[in-house]
Amino acid sequence: MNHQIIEDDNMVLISQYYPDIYTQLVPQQGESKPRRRRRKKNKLGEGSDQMMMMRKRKLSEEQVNFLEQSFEDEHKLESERKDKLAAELGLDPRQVAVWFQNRRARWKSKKLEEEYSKLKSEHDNNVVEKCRLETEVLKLKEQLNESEKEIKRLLLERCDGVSSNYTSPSASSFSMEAQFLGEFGMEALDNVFYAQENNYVQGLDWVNLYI
Amino acid sequence: MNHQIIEDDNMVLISQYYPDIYTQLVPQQGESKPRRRRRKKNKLGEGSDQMMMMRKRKLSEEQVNFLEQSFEDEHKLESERKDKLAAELGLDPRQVAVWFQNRRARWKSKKLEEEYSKLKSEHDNNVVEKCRLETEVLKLKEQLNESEKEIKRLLLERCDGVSSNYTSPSASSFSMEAQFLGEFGMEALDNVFYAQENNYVQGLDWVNLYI
DNA sequence: CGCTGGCCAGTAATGACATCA
DNA sequence: ATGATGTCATTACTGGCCAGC
Repeated sequence: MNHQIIEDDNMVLISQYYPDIYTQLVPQQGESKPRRRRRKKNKLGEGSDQMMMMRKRKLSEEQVNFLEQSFEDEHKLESERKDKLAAELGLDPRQVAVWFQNRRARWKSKKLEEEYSKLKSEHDNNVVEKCRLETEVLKLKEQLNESEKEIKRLLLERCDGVSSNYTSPSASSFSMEAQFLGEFGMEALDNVFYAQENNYVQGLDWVNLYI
Repeated sequence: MNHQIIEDDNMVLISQYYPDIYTQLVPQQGESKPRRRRRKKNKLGEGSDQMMMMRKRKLSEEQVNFLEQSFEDEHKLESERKDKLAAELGLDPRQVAVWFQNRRARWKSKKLEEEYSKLKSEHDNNVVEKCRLETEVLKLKEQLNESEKEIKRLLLERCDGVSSNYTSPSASSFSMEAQFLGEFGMEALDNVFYAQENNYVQGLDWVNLYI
């Protein structure tokens, strides 16, 4: 209202005095199957458009739909397609080009946003999963500890005859590792805690070592 | 070198007839903690807006630096600050406002990008970690299996031979571990014993060797 | 109530630079 | 070496929403 002396929708842009008229006079279109880009020389014929300097801001919905559809087909815009579109929509080819550029930019940032939320949920799942695995590892280690203790006990029992002087390991529940070390040596521990080094140990020989 | 035909920097700004003298005479910094937004009433001087479009595009580096610095102080822009900046830089207050809006937008998307790559690396680490944990779990299960096998073997051996009637060694056990077992109950044990079912069978037969 | 002015998201357009034909 | 085009970053503007007077 106040600073909108500009009646926008019907407003004409005066910004183009320099309609690039200085451009080539040599049309000459090449048929050479150029993989990409290039060729586009002439620039005069479009006077028929509404004088480049008078462009509306905001394209009509129809125009946008059309462009959008065209964009889905192919994000890149070759000269021919551009000119065709421009003609069909009654736009300056430059506008079409600009539209595509902006559209690509928009597309990129939208993409990023999507990627982000995708990654985000994936990440969240992983965190949960990781947590689960961690507790599982803990649990397994604990169980393994128990088992080893048991084995040790049985072995002792066997060697000493019967369980005469059995000293409850309860006192040393936390120093198990130390006991282990004494009995099984370092590698056992390594196996337990750094299991990833050689997955699938095929623990057969492992067993035999300790009997 | 070649495409610098545009002298751009010498383009005149017509926007500054009105040095915004109309600015507030009642600065009145509110103590009232107005959550947001200020008042701003008069609006007269700006009438000359229509030639807007002839503004120089691109602010000078100095102007940008100044604005940038101001932006770091505070992303929001109150009228007073806006007018002050505009005056100092010889810009239309509107331009300052626009600049800040655009700057905020840029900041946001940059932020998003940062967040993304942060999340990304975090995620990647997690994947590796998860993988490591998975193999560790496998390995632990295997080891546990071995241990249990060994225990069975020893128990059998003992029964067949000396056969002391020692029962359930785990009963005697220690505070921590007992609690642990109790907590997870039988299923924990099940997991251990039948671990192979779910993952990587690999070597079912050797089980039989020992029983 | 309505008007005003700020915020934001979306767009159009421009300028600068890189490339390729 | 020149021009058409692409990308990036920027400037500007529109329109919708909302808060405070």
